[in-house]
This record gives sequence, C-alpha cells and structure tokens, in this order.
Amino acid sequence: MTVNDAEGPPLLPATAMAGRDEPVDRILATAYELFSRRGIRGVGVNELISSSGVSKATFYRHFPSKDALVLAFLELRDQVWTVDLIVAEASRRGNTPEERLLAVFDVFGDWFQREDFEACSFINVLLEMGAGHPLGKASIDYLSRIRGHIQALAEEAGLDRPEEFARSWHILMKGSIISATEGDALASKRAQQMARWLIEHHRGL
Amino acid sequence: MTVNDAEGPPLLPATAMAGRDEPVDRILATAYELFSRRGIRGVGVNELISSSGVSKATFYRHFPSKDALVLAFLELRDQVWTVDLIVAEASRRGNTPEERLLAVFDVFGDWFQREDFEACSFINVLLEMGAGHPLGKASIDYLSRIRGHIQALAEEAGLDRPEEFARSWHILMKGSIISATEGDALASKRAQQMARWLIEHHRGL
DNA sequence: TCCGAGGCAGACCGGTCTGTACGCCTCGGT
DNA sequence: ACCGAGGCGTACAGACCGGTCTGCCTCGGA
Repeated sequence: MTVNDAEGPPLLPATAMAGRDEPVDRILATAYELFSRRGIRGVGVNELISSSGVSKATFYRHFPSKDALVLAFLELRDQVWTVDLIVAEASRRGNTPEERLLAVFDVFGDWFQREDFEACSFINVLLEMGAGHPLGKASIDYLSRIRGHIQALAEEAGLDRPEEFARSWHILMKGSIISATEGDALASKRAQQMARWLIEHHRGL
Repeated sequence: MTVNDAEGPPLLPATAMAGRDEPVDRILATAYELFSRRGIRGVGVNELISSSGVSKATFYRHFPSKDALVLAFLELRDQVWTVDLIVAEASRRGNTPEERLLAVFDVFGDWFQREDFEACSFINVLLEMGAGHPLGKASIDYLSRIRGHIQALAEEAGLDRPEEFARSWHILMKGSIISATEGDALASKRAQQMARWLIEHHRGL
C-alpha cells in the first residue's frame, strides 16, 4: 500500500523514486507535480524550492537553470507518463498488437476521468513556449517518441505504411486529449472508433 | 490593394477595422497580432501600449484589466479566424455541405503552410490558463462555437447524429493543428482522409 | 578531532509584471 | 473664450521573476 493507488496506475510510481530522499529527487518530484498541473511559466523557482523543502543554493547546484529542470521534468514525464502509464498499460491490456493499439484509447478513457487530469505536458509546453524555443523543440522530440511507440506496434501488427499510420494515429491521440480538456469525457471513445477505421484501411488487404 | 493580401485570406481583414483609427481599435489590432503569436502571458501590457501607440491611462480607460482585453481578443479571433478565415472560406470552396466540410481541411492545409502559422488561439489560451480560469472557460465556449458550425454543416448534409459527428470531427481538427505545430505539413491531408471515413459512417445508409 | 562537502535559510540584485496616478496637451462644443 | 473629455508620456507602487551570494549547521571520513 503506497501512495496514490486508489484509481488506476499512479502518476508518480513509487518504483521511480522509491526510497530516495535526496534533494534532487524531491526537486524532481515537486517539479513533476507542479509543472504537469500548472505549466512552466505558472510555477516559479521560489515555489519549487519551498514546496520541495530545498534551499535555493541546493537547487542551483543540481540544476544550472530553471530550463534545465524543465528538461529533466520532460524526460521524467516521458518515462512516467508515456512509457509506464500509457504504453505499458496498453500493452498489458491487449493480447495482440492491434488490441494493444486500440487499448491506448481505453487507457485514455480512464486517464480522462481522473479528477487530476492534466492533459499532455509535451503539448502544453510546446504551445506555451513555442516550437522555436529549446523547450518546445524538446517537447516535439518527446512527442515523436510517442509516435515511435505507435509505429512499433503498427509494424508488429503488420500494418501498411506504419510511419504514416502512426502520424494519423497521433492526430487522434492529441485531438482527443484537447477534447477531454474541454470536458468531453467520451472523447476517447470517439477517437477509438476512428482509430478502428484507420487500422482497417492500413491492413494489408 | 490593402495589407497582407499576398497569400490567402488575410489574418486581419481590412473590413473588420477599415478606416477606424481610434485608440481602442489600435489596441485590439495590436492585441490580435501579439496574443495570437506569442500567447497571453508572453505579451505584457507595456508592450501592448507601446506597440499600439497608446498611453497606459487610455488603455485602462477602455479595458479595465488585461484579462478584459484578452476576452475582447478572443471574440475578435472568433470573427476573424473561425468565421471569416475557416468557415466562410471552406463554404466558398465547396458546393455541397459534404464538400464544404471536407474543404475545412483544405483551408487548414493552406493555413498550416503560412510562415506565420500560429496554431489555434482558443486551444493555446485554454492550455495556458487552464480549464478553470475565466479565460480558459471562454476559450472552451469559442471552441464549442466552432463545433456548432461543423454540426450545422452536418445537419445540412443530412448526416446521422450531427452532434456526435461534430465532436469527432473536431478531434480531427484539433489533432491536426497540434501536428502542424510540430512540423507535420501533411497533417491536414491525414485528418481529411479520416474525416472522409467519418462522413461515410454517418451517412444514412 | 578535525575538516570539508553539502544542505538550509534568507538577503539581495536587476528586471518585469499589472495596475494607478499625475501633469501636460489638444481638441470640440457652447 | 473657455472648459472639460480624452489622449499622451511617464513615474511609481507592489508583487514576483530567475539567479547570485553569504552565513550557519550537520554529518561523514581521515
């Protein structure tokens, strides 16, 4: 019995930070919590250090700047959210590559209904900082990694043109996230239906 | 021969502000230009007043706060972008309701390729401020108006369940915008293909 | 026992933020 | 001829920003 095991997979799995209580871990854990919920510009360094119980000097000893911490946050988000929460969970729920692909939107459905649903940090940071900013570029890179997971599943499933398939699939993922942010709790179902049609049209007929 | 008639429909049509040179118009025109490109928090009041050649007292005489100006900007964006640039242009390009629906993604294709492509301000503001913020709620409202235009076209086309159709369609619109922001210039084509399948499945068979 | 690395607390810097206030000027109506 | 509305420029308040720096304390290894 650890923290946040009440509803679905935990956002911050104990395995990632288990037992560690070093300042750098507290900073990262706090950054994950605050950045994912309120964005980058919405969280200041002073709040970060006070919330993580760390002095300012310690903060800047581990991270040369706030942007450096944001980069570390994005990488942590890739591990915790993309890999552990979405990809791994979808793979667990499906038995075949196609089922695993479609299960992504089942996982989305559960995720959308969490009261602490915070949308996709990569999209948030990309739009907040702009595509030209280093943090925006990093976000684009992590978004492409998500597409890579989809493409790998598409290849396993033997679908046609897996790269283009993944790009179309990703449109459904991102669009449904925005719709969920607007309050459409059924956005995952709508996207999943369109995803089924996409699979049909990419099957080697 | 007016301004920005070089490539496609103008972002700020002369008709909207034609001839008017009042301070409030200059403020709004500047706000449109800056907010749509750099977001809300990325533009300060000092820059707004200096760029529009207006004193600070004049600014606060017309808009009681920066948020009030943002609300006015969102409404202007609804008129200039949603109505004049997207809906009207798509209707102009298509002869039937279904063609007009699909033409939305043709307009998107042209829009995505502009070097001053700035994504969707409603999505930007929603993610920047959060769904609970008044500006976020206003953005959700303007996004629902976009869905209303789609739903109206779906009803004209006699499609099944036009409201759900519009929600799915909107997922494709928003997802393709994010993909275009990432740099995928063909996102409009991918979304349009999925949109065709969506129409097929909503036709009264 | 000592000593240095690392952590905590907080003052401080220059800059930026939204918003207020004050002084001066230029109009247009009476 | 006058007078007030409205516009311009600017100084300023109060808060917050990212980032630097100093001082004190604790702990672990030689």
